[in-house]
Amino acid sequence: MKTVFMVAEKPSLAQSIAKILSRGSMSSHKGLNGACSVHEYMGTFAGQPVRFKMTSVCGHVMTLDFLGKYNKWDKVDPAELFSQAPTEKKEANPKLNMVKFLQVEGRGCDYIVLWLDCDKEGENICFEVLDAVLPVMNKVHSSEKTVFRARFSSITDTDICNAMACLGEPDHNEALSVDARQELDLRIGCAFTRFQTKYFQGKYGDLDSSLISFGPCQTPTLGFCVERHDKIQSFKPETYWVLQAKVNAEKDKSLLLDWDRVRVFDREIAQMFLNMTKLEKEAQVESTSKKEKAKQRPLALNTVEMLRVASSALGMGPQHAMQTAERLYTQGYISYPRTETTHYPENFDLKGSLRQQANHPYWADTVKQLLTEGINRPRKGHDAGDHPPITPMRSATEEELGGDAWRLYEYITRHFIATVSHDCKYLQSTISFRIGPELFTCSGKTVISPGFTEIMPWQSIPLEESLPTCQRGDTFSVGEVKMLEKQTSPPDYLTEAELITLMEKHGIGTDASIPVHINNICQRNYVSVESGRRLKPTNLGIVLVHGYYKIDAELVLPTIRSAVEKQLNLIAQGRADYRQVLGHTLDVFKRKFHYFVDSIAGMDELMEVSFSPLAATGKPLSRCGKCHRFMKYIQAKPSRLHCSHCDETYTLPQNGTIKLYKELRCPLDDFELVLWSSGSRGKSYPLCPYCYNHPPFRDMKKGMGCNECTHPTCQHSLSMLGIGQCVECESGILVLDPTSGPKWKVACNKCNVVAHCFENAHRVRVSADTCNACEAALLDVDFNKAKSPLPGDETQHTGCVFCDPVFQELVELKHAASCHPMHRGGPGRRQGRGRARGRRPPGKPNPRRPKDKMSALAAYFV
DNA sequence: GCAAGGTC
Repeated sequence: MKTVFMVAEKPSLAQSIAKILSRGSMSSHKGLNGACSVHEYMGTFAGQPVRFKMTSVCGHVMTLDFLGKYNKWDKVDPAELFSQAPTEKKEANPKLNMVKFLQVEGRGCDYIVLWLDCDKEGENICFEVLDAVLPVMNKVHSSEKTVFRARFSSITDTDICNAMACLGEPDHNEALSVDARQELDLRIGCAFTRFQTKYFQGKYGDLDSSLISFGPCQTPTLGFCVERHDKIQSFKPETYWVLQAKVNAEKDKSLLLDWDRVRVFDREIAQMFLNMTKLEKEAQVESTSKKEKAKQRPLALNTVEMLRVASSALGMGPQHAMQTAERLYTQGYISYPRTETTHYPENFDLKGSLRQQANHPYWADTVKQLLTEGINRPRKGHDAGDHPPITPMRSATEEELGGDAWRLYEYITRHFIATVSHDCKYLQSTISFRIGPELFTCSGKTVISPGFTEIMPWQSIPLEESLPTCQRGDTFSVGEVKMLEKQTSPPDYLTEAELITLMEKHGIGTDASIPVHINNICQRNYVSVESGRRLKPTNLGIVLVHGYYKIDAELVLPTIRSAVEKQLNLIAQGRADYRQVLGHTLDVFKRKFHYFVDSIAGMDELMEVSFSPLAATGKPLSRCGKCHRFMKYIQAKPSRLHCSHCDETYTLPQNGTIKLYKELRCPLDDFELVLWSSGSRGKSYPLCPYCYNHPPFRDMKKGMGCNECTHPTCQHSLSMLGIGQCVECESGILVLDPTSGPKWKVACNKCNVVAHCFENAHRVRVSADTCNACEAALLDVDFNKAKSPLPGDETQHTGCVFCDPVFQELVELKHAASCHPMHRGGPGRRQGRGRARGRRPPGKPNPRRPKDKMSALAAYFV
């Protein structure tokens, strides 16, 4: 029997589609990557009985990058990135092993049906899947078609079954337009980012961003924030005048009337109007009106609207809101949270979803009422063909979810109930008055039926006192008419919600990437999030955007994306050649880049005003090995040492503290050593600023401290202080931290393992002798007589930390506190130890590696 | 160390 292999864009869709097509009779199992599932069922295909195998990828299988050697920032001129630097496709997420997974599952299949999302990215992923799978599928006669594309516009039974009934072919042109987009984004983004970063970091010491990035989405996003900032800065308040009248209604209540002219900007004219009205005793009713109006129930919820409300009403940033929503989704509380669609599919079980909420402590009454009196048909929204709107999938309580998860869930659920509620109906009453020659108006709203505002109370119409009943010709006595002086006020900084709206309007980013772009400009220190989630650009952000305005405003305008996208659409439609469009667009941006480089002084003039040159930044710390003058330590990210005499900069490890190390010098280059430490509970090691940037030996890499240095005789080197192989990681060596006394530490030079040992010893040295049993270096430990824990009042002992019974009580294994437990072997990974022991990377010096006694030793350490 | 686009 033949097999039909089918692939969707994500696991959730593979499951829904398989369920529909198999009418629920499928068997499922997890794939080898743990993320994707495979759903199998029997059926017919092209008139024959077949086995169907439905699975998915997780978004893109591949990603584009430069060949490795072009990723060395100090060796490659960014201008080369426009054409010379070759690119390659790499697996987008190596951990998922997607290519291998597709090949394992697709091997020996006869047909393939591509169920990727029906947009350009989906079309591109089709070909990524084909590249992986076609080579391992069964070969058939060349005349028979084996590759099919299913096109669907919603995940409903009819749509999915229709798609299966009329399969087409994947669209190569659409896929190519995405290839072009990827290459353009990569080459342009990286070239500008590297150039800017290197140029400004080499000149200024207090830029407080380790990366000065540029991108066709993030830069216009920043542009919006700075544009608003400029408006605020250039705002000149204007004085204006308004007339305000008060008339007396029944029972010593008075009505405040608005002037029909609203305001005037000339004081004398306002005064003239005041003179014409202030002596009038009566206000005559000119007309009255009562209109029934409706405030519409909301459209079904999509991602962007959810993010807007999360930011403006819940105070949750888009990135955080998205993460919270994803967790709610994977736990089954809400439907898929990434969708552009605001229209419920025709067969969507609105009542069923509503029924789930019928006993909820917070909104049971509203829901029950809707169920008994009948729900309102939701408004017609936009169907983007991706996923249904975001809705609750089951009832949940505040205790169950807690915190932000609950607040987001509550909003989603209230929004859902609102979409099937009635519009809010209210009466808008207006009375128009004449006082002398001038017209004034008074209006008020009274609620007829609250409708959806009952479940979304923040949307409700504020209670107002009702207006008096009157008719044309009635008169009221005038209480007073006065002239008020006011000033126009500047706009406030852009709120996140407004920024999302702007991005959506200009096509910057997608529902999934908008939070990422906003997060980027925050993390790069271009904007800061102020109260009310308003985005205030920093000096750096302002200087960058003003610099682009000066040099080439197109670089920051929102049209930079849409202009390129227009070109890409030509490829997608088959009306332009992929190579030609790519070549032409790259050429345009290459020229822009060269012009930008040549004109960088224009941006630099702005930088000078806000930032200090390297030489004027930082504190003198350690001596340069070349000129023997003090170098300055620049603490701002990226932290580094700068020698203003030699005009050289030496980068240092980030995220820790740097101190001078006893004025000791590196025997190789005479630079004074500095001591890096990760905090009081963490680890520390000395490093030579020069060697750290220019590795002295072939087996060393950039970024290594003395604890990894293979110098054979230097007293700070790994060779002299190394003890033995790490108990957890594969390539690390435990090194004595000579500065750690009296709470002595031995720390791995690769991972975060730290052993605390020999507390209160006044001297600990690594002996030249090694342990007979495990080859680890012996430690020579001296205690003060009063504090010695050694048996029999001994003050000195030499032995192996792993094997010596006397040392057994004196060693304790810990993890350095400030290292990321996520990325390093934490306690949870310990079971795996012992595996691959004794293996070590070729060329790695490992002077005192214990034999394979590690399982015993590890037990000893714990 | 860079971009933007998928999604886990």
